[in-house]
Amino acid sequence: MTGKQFSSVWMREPRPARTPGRSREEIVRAAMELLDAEGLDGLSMRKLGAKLDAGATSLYWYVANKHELLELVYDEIWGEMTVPPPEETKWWRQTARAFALSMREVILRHPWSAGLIGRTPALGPNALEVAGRLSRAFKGAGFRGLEIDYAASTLTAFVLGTTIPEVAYNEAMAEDPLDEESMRAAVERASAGHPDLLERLRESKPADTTEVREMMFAFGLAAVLDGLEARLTT
Amino acid sequence: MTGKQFSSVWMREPRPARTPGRSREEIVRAAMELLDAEGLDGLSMRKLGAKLDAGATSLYWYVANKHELLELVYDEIWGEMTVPPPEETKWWRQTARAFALSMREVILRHPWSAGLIGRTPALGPNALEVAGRLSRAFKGAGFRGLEIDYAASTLTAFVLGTTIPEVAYNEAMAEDPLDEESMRAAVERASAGHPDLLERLRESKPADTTEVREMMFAFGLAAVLDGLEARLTT
DNA sequence: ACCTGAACACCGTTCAAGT
DNA sequence: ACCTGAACACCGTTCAAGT
Repeated sequence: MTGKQFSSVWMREPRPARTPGRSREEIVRAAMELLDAEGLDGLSMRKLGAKLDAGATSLYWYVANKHELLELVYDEIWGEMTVPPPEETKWWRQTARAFALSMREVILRHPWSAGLIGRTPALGPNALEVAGRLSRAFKGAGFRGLEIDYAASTLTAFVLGTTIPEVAYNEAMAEDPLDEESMRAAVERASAGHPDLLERLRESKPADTTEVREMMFAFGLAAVLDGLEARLTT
Repeated sequence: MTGKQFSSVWMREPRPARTPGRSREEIVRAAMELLDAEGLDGLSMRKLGAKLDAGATSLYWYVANKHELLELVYDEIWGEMTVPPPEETKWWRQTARAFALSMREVILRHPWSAGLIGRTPALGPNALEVAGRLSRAFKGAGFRGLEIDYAASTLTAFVLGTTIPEVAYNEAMAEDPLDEESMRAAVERASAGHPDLLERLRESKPADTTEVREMMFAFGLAAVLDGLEARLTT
């Protein structure tokens, strides 16, 4: 809408790391700590400055703006995901599965990443490394041309689309297990006119939400992999 | 982390709509206009107040806080999605497909919804209506018990996970087609060390990104539906 | 080369006060 | 019952000035 130019940290030459003062790595590390502790809304340039014993605006020497900082921490997330190299796995499904589990695990471990992933262009070195490995895995599986990308995107889309709501649910619960009961009651009340929904609500006891989510992930993942495999033989 | 209580508009009795002054509907409508025009960041209580010729803080009489307002507009999004009733379709795949296309279309039409969907508990009447219809569709397909939910969730996860990055890409481009070329160049430069990625980059010409995305969606959707169908026969 | 503080233009939200 | 304005505690970012 606004005629803003597209820009990204990855398109600018980084400032040569002379390292007398602060460094980008140090800043990114501190930012991740803040994010893990206080979430996406808890990260402000001022707080981050304070954490580094720096003036509120010193960071602007290392980073053009907050968005760039987020691009940097975002790439760290991709760095924590594992895509086993093809030699280590027997077939592509194993690689794909391992990646999917790892991606979900990383997002759940850094819930703030759910607000970044998919919303920030993934052009950092770690993100590209993952994309490259995934690409090779699906090529090895037998996909050709653009379908290599389609297959990889389908897999990550599933993980993303499953995990974001999981994080949202966790945050809504805000670590207050007492509340689960009250929310449940509210959902049940809201579902009053929907017998199909109520029926299922009653099947899962409050305690097993974690388990239910794991089953749902396994179910969906198997479906996605089956579906991709089907595309391979036709 | 903070011991916040879970709360939602849908759990509070709405204020009786006496309608001398403003009404919730009016506010929600204005909020959506603002959102469509200026995006998620463009919506502020002050701006919305101004748009309604009201003091900046008048809205707090109708809505507990901004989050509640967002829950309200969020449910409107679900209201725009269509799930054809089973009588109208020949089999469940047709229903599922129609819903998936509709969901994607709605999100692309209201890009700001990408920042809400999956991140806000979907407990509004429209969201529940969609969930109920989807539930019936997958039940009709032959799924049983919790698998009805798993199947529906897998489908929406795919749509969500595919569409969020699409929106992100659109926003990054910010309507400036000139930039597409420059971004492409940057991506290519960044991908220098990844021959597999470069190979594919060159296959798709700048102009066809829309088309490529549509193909990718069709590909992934077919895979997901095949995968779900496979779960049905075993 | 690096860091600072003041300043600007914003936020969401509370609350006493008005009609 | 509804609306207001002032006030509070925040934001991101710019920029002239310091060392």
